[in-house]
Formats: sequence, structure tokens, C-alpha cells
Amino acid sequence: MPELPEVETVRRGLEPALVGAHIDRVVLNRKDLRFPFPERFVARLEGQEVIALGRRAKYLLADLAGGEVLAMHLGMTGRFTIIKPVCAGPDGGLTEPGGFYYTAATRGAHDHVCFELSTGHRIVYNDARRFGFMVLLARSELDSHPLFRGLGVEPLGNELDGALLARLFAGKAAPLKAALLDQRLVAGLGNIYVSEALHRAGLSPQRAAGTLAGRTGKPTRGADRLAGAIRDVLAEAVAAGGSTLRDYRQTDGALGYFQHRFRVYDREGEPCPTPACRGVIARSVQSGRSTFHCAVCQR
DNA sequence: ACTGGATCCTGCCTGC
DNA sequence: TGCAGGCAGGATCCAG
Repeated sequence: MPELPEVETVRRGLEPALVGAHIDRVVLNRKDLRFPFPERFVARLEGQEVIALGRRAKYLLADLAGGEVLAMHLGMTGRFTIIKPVCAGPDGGLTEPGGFYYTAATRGAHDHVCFELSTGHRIVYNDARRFGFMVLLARSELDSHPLFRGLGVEPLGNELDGALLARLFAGKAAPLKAALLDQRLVAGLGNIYVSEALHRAGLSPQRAAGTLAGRTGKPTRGADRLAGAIRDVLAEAVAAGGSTLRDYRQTDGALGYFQHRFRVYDREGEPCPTPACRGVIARSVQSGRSTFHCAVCQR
């Protein structure tokens, strides 16, 4: 479920295990994800120390001591799991505090990559649909790399406000839904949070994006509301993800799960949650993707 | 320049 | 119960 908040949640979950550790061994269970793994992928990673774990839009960025960056995109179904070290139990046998081993026998069907760290931790990447991918690139070429060059503004950074949105959307006939999904404008929103942000802002997903730029190019109140709604919904989701992170060892240990309540997403037919609004959440399809909105309070 | 559609892949849910 | 069909949170590419 990786939009920006989920990726940030995964980043925060992985950071303590990954940063400062060396990658002793990398096991690939297949030769590609969405794309083939980079040339000499394993050799370039093994022996490297991870010195930082960052995020840009929906990409995780692991900085390596040698100057390369491991950039990882989770696609639709990518997940990371931390497997804690196995240690000797009271009965003399091997037990594991989190309650599970990671062996060939327990390996999940779509566990494609396993990073074995110097701390004894293993970090497993699982991706059923394989829309995710990993690339290795020099830190110095990050900003000019085709994957990152065109990315738009980071929505939780300081730049995003109504004025910037108005500038980005000026002259665009595309519906707000499509404009917000465009990673070249605002980077990190996905199908869920676009619906959520538009509902909070009281803006119809069908409305032309350019109408938020006013006639003089000045931001409208709608643009200000939308910028605020984007920041609020993402920040709340990140906070919700973080609040459940302490439990990451239970069940299958997958990072990035959280119980965030969506106000409109997947709530077709339910009453609109806006106070005093008598509307009902409708589902529609825009450029092949589900949109959820209330026609009464979103204009 | 913008837009909609097809596409990659697997799993799950629905309806017949 | 079985199975076909549709749908899924991403992002790119292509035709129009």
C-alpha cells in the first residue's frame, strides 16, 4: 500500500536496523522485479555500509559508504520485513524473539531479495506483483537521473502552499484528480490520498486544475485549502503509521501496515463524513482509476 | 501539450 | 464448490 506515508513508515521502520550496518550478503531469488536488477547488483552492495536511509517521493534511498545510492520503489505490493537474529533459547535449541525463523522453508512465495546485515538482521523484500524495482546510482547523479529529474515538489517539505499549487496548475485543463496524481507536479500522492485530500479541501476531483489558479494566476482559496489538505492528510497518515510501528515484529513482521481511517476512499454509498453534509460518497472512474468523492460538499 | 488506454504481474473478491 | 472475470494503492509508454 505504498503511497508517500507508507513509504515513509517503511523508511522509519528500516532505519534503525539498516543504518550503520554493513551488507554482508545479498540473496536474489530471481533476476528481475519490474526491471532486471542492475549490473553486478550483488557485488556492488556486498561489503557496503549503509550510512543513511532517506526518501524522495515514493522512493527509499539507502546511502552507501562507497558513494552509491540504492534506490528502491515498492510499486503496488512491495514490502520489507525485518528478520531479527536467531539466538540460543533456554532449551538449547535455536529460537527467535520475534517468533519466526527465516529459512528456505519459511521463505514467502514472493520474497525476491534478502539483505543479510553485519548485525545478524535480515531484511527481506517481498513483492507479489513485482511492480517495484531497485536501482543503484552514484549519489552525485541522483538529481539528474531520469527517475528523479522530473519529480515534482515534495508535499511534506516547506515549498508546498497554495501559491505553488496555483502556479503548477495554471492553464491546465486536466481534472484535479489527474493533476494530483502526476508525479511531475507533486511527488508522492497516489490514488487514495488524492481522493482524501480533495474531500478535505471541498474540491471536486473533476474540476479543471487550472481553475485553482484564479484569473490573474493568483492562488484561490481553493488552492490554499488543497495545499493544506494535502499536508494534513499525509502528515496524519505518517503519524498513524509511526504509531503502530512498534508492533512490527508481530505477525509476519511486514513494515508499513497501519490502521488509518480513510474518509472517502472505498466508502461508496456511505454518508459523507463532512459535518452537516447530507451527501453520499460516490465512486467514479477517472483515467482508469477509482475516485471517491461527495458531490454535495466537493465543488 | 494533454488525455485516455494498454501494459507489466499476481491475488483476491464477486457473481454466476 | 469452482471458476471466470474484474479489480487493486504505480508509473510508463503510446496513439490520437
